[in-house]
Order: sequence, then C-alpha cells, then structure tokens
Amino acid sequence: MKTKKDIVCGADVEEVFRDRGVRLTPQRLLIWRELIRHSTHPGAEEIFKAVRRRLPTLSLDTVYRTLHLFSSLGLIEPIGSDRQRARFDADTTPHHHFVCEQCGAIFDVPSDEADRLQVPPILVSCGRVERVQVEFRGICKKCSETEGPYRPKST
Amino acid sequence: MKTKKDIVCGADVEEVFRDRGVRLTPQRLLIWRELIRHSTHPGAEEIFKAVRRRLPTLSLDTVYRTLHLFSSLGLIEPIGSDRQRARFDADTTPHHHFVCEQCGAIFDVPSDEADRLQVPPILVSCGRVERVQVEFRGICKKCSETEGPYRPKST
DNA sequence: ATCAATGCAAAGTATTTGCAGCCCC
DNA sequence: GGGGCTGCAAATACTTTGCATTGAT
Repeated sequence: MKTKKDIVCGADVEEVFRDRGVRLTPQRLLIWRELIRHSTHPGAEEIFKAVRRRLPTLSLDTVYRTLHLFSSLGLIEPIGSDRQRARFDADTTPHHHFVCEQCGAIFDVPSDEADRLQVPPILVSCGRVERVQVEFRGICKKCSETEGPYRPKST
Repeated sequence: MKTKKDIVCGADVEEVFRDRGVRLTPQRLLIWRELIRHSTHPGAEEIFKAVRRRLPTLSLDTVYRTLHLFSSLGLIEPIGSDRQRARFDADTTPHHHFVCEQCGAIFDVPSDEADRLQVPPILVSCGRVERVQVEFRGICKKCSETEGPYRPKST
C-alpha cells in the first residue's frame, strides 16, 4: 500500500494527474522534477532557468501556471502566506498571527505556548535564530460566512 | 518609568525620532498614526489612501520610504518573511522553516514540538485554522560567515 | 546655507492574462 | 475535432529610484 509520502514525493505524480484528469505534459513533469530535486524551494524564475536548459521553448508563464496547478492539486504548498503586498506590525512585542488564506486578513494572536517554542537543535547547523513567528492559517469568519472572499473594501 | 510598550505604541514616537536625529514630519506622524489606529496591518496602498485624505499632497513612495524608515528604527516589523517571490514546498507533510533574513534561503525544519502547538482558544472567534506554520528567522551560516548576504547565484 | 525629506515620474521586479496555434484523446 | 496546454506579448500589481524642489535648523 502506498503512503501519502510516496505519492507526494515523486513516485506517483502520474497517478495524481491521471486521477484528476489533468495532462502530465513534459513541461509539467520537468518542473515537478526540478521542485523535488532540491530542498531549497526555488522560486518561479529559478525553476524556469533550470528547466529551460532541457526544454528551451519553455516560457515563464507556464512555470507560474504549473505552480498554481500543482498547488491546487495539493502536490505542493506555498511557503509563507501568499500575500503580495508588504504588511507591518506596529506592535513589536512577541506575538503571532492568524492569516486568512482567502481574503488575506491578518489578526494578532497572543500565545504563551508559541512564545516558549524551543529552537530545534538541528537548526544550529543552519544558522542563528533571532525570531520565531507562528502563522496560523485558515479561513476567517467573514469569509466562511459569505462564501467567497470577504472584501472589506472595493475590488 | 516608561516601558518599551509605551514607546512603541505611540506615546513617544517623537522621542524616538529626536534621539535618532530623524525629523518627525507631518507625513511621518500621520503614517504612524494610521499604523497604530487599526490592528489590521494595512499595506502601503491602504495607508496611502487613508492618510491622503488629510494630506492630499502625500505620495505613495513617501509611504514606502517611511515604512522602511520605521522598520529600521525598530518602530514596526514586517509581517511574514520579507521575500518578494513566491516559493513552494513539494513536501506537504507537516514541518516548518528556517528563513535567512539576509539572503532569503529557506531550510526545512522538523519539530514535533511545533507540530503539536495548540491553537489558542481566542482564535476560534477569528476563524477556522487549517494549518500552523512556524518560521524560525535569523541569519544563515553562510551569511554570518561571509559578512553580507551570501549569494549562491549571480547578483 | 545646508542637508534631510518630499513629490513626481520613470524604472524595475514579480506575476497574471488574452489570445492564437498546437497537440493529445 | 474539441478542449486542454503552451508560448508570446501585453498588462497588472507592487515597490524602488533619480532628480529637482521644498523646508527646517
């Protein structure tokens, strides 16, 4: 029997695609391989450059479209909240955030438990940790009530 | 005696500015007030629109410059890591990340303790939490060794 | 008078979209 | 042969930058 890990980490992308009735094109396959090749979480541009070496006709917008596709198939997840604009916090005391994945609203979240989180020992080999921030992500009340993103203002 | 909170949350912005030899202009003061008026963490555009009502000559780039200034004075902090491009994770099993604030490198970080984090009860009133992601932020080994951001490729 | 701060406009970067052609089923 | 997928190019969103002017000390 196959575990989730098997499917997710490369063995059965073909199956995922077939089951969902989506074509596994050469572009998609190569982009997928590029994603799992490194653990560095490359961005669109980097994937584009790397895959283009083998598939010179590849275009950058296909990379973007493919990343969104993978994301909607649950094959990959965006790291960090998916915001396009910079946002700031005027409260610099330790606290955390709830981020609505639908409308982008951000709420402050106090949590002693999160404040006390230990830095995993393995991290020592990565670098020096200066801050720990917990992001609780989900759907905010307004969005789940209104079906479709709640838009406080315009758009 | 004044606590950090007093200074940070509005009472003594003037003092912070005076101490650092930076001018507290009308633009800066109004932008500051807009930042602390809401807990919604408005982006540059929203601040711009709001402040512009009282100061019609304000320009958007001044808002950006002012936000960076506040940030460098320690008056505000960016929410979420400061990356400009979208990045994805092909490993969708629960884990967390170390983000280098200098070069933007991202490393995967397993942490049972973080996996087990409770969702603070107060969050129930905000919305439904679907994922919890911990970001350990700091300076990676390469960057702290090389003084100045480590650039794996180009730039 | 000097130097910081601003506004304007243009540039830059990241990402999305409309459309026509191509290819697989 | 139809619809999904791609590449191209243009558009959009967000942010930064160069420069001349303005304003405070």
